[in-house]
Amino acid sequence: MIVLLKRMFPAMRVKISGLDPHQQYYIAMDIVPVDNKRYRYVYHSSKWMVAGNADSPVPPRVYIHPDSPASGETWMRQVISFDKLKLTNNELDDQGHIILHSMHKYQPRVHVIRKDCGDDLSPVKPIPSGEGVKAFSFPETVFTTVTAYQNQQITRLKIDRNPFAKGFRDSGRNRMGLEALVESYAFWRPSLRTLTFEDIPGIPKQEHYLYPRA
Amino acid sequence: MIVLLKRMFPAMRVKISGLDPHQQYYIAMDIVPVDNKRYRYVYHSSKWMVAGNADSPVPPRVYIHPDSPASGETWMRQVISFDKLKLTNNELDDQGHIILHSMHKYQPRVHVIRKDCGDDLSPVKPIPSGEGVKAFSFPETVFTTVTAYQNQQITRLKIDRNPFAKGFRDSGRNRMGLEALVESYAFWRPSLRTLTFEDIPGIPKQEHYLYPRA
DNA sequence: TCTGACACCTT
DNA sequence: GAAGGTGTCAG
Repeated sequence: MIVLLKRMFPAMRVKISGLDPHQQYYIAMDIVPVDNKRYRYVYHSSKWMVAGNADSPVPPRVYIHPDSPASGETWMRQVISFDKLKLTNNELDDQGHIILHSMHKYQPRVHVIRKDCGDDLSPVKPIPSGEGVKAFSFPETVFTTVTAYQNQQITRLKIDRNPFAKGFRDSGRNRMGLEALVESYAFWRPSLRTLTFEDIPGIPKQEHYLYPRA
Repeated sequence: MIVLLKRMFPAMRVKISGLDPHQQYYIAMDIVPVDNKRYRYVYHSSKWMVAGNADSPVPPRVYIHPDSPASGETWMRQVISFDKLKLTNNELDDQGHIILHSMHKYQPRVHVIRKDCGDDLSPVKPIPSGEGVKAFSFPETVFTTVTAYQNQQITRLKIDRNPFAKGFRDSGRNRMGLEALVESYAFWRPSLRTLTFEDIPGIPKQEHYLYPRA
């Protein structure tokens, strides 16, 4: 049986300073609920709205950065990327992957754990707390989980930026923001021409509603 | 009984020159198939793709501009708007509305018809051809028919521009193009901060796929 | 995919 | 105030 799991894209990437260069550390990530709510995406306003209370909590998991443990010097020299971290909504996952509910909001946290505090670190155990452990989180990295993208701009973003999605890219098409789209709408430029014009490349055709009789 | 039909929005608007000011003319529009294909919208690439052959043709209809007939002078003095033209997918329509298939591509055409050539013009009769009749079409006005919008940018465009959709407008939210969205994505700006930042207003949260085991 | 009741708005 | 043009959303 194939295990299908998604990485986060874009991955969280951090740079650390202030470590003791000669001390050994583990670096880990966990992902915690932002609130107690379930969300739905409201298409017409392009916004996430509360749709009820959160589903019951799932076993918390920890992603241990694969370079762990390493010296402070090593950690500080590199950009630390969490691109191998995988998400699943399978509550029965026994591979130590991070389990989340769909349609909930989450916050990733980065943990820096001095080696002596982290030697029994495990994907399925709580992260230790105490003097040798520090957690960092950035509100701008809050995200909402989905099983299908709700927002086409996000789809485009993933396609444009994720090397694994290269196959879905257009050559220069569909890269337009709203302003360019408005600009391109021929109907707004009243004119009468007897010449025929080429299609403007990359501009989605207008769509018009049809409506049957009531 | 209320008859529900959709207008095209934005409406086609044209300006005409070169008419005989003292001659009377009819102005009309029809909408013809661009090709023999049916389309589907491919979400991941934001593109329309051929999905098979066109449905069988529907009775062609003609929209006669309500100011018709009028003198060349009158027509040339105004912007001629086709905003009252209505579309339906009801093949049994007997109100003379323009009948189209959903998920097909169409091209509107403007016809300028000298009065003596157009006196038996009717929504349900073919447009006469001959020396006193001229047709104009603009490839940039090709459109695809839908019964529900496929592309969120088009929805936003209609909401932003159509006075009748004012009720769906947000005050300043959701007006971002792709560039601003990319700019806002914190994951691309590797950093480690111990401060917490406020949410950037108006920026949709990241979404991440979850994937269950197959 | 398509429909129809709906709230909200313009005309 | 009435008629009618919007996208919405649940089915």
